[in-house]
Amino acid sequence: MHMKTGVEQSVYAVLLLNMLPDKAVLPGEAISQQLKASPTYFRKLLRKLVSADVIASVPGVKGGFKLNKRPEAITVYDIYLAIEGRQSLYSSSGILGDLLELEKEESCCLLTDLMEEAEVAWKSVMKRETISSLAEKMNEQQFLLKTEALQQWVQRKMVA
Amino acid sequence: MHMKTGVEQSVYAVLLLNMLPDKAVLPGEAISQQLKASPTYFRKLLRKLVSADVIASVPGVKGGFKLNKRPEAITVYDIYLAIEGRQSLYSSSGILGDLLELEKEESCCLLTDLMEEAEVAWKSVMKRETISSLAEKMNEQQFLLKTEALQQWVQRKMVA
DNA sequence: CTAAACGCGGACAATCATTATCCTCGTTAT
DNA sequence: ATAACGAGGATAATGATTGTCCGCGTTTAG
Ligand code: SF4
Ligand code: SF4
Repeated sequence: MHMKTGVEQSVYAVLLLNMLPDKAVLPGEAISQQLKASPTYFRKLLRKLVSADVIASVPGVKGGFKLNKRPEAITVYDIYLAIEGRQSLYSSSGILGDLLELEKEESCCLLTDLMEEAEVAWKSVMKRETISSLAEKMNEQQFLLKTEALQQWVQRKMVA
Repeated sequence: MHMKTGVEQSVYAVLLLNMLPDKAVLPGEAISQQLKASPTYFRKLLRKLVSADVIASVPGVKGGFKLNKRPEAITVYDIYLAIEGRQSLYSSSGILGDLLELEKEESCCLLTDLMEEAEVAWKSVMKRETISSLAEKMNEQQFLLKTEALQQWVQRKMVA
């Protein structure tokens, strides 16, 4: 049981997009290069973020990706959800219903309820942190210098 | 990202063992039959539970498995931990350290801290429910009849 | 003491999810 | 028109999970 690495990559990709000035976009290949990810697979991740309305894409020459919401409105959970989808961590395989030979499945949930509650607790923590709060942390003392270098890289690679 | 089905199976296996009288044991094959799981693989799960000291095994003819703790002392989390192991849901692949070209990895954690907190929240819910609280729920009105049938099955299959 | 019933452990093989590549298409700036 | 980009699907490579097999040690029964 492990979270896809795509979630982490996506978070950092969105953080990069957050450094763009208004109206500018960053080509997908530049992003995957910077993240050292495989370009072809990374496009799939970006498209998932697009479907989830976290980011927007513009096609054509000088196309690329940009945020689709204010950074305060994008939580880590939004990104997780876009990449991992809605299926929950746990899902009953109906063993108990089997054990007890129940006809209808309703109201026989010893574990499902508990696991669902656990999952809600887990997700609620991920909902607390937003792209803008993460960006702030990147601007703290110890990272400031490197973060500025990153921003300059974004300036160079962006278009439009 | 999905939890192993072995966790669910193990929980129900432990619930079965909880129905045993003191000193009695249940052979592994009986358990896997009842759970409709593959016997050979299921033994692996049982052995994980043994290593985690959740259950105990006795070898030899008339051998089998039984609880190793009082049912109030076994949480769903204990079983989860036995099966899934200690590795966390999320683990950084060091992308940010890479992005920012940091030399040492310490104190550069934007996501790790958050994810760890989320995981703690998740696990703490699983720690609330114990085998004995689950067993109580099985004895509630709507399941009572079937649960008694299960107990009789346990009586028949147990040894020693 | 021998054999049979059981758990133990490791070396595989099969299955399934995730990651990665490729190729064709639609869109837009030049 | 063409070149640079994203969209989407088919399909491989990889890796984790699940499942099987076989030989071993231990204990009870005969
Ligand atoms: S108790 Fe809930 S989780 Fe377990 S089998 Fe029944 S419906 Fe599924
Ligand atoms: S910020 Fe934390 S999680 Fe991200 S790369 Fe650095 S150490 Fe790893």
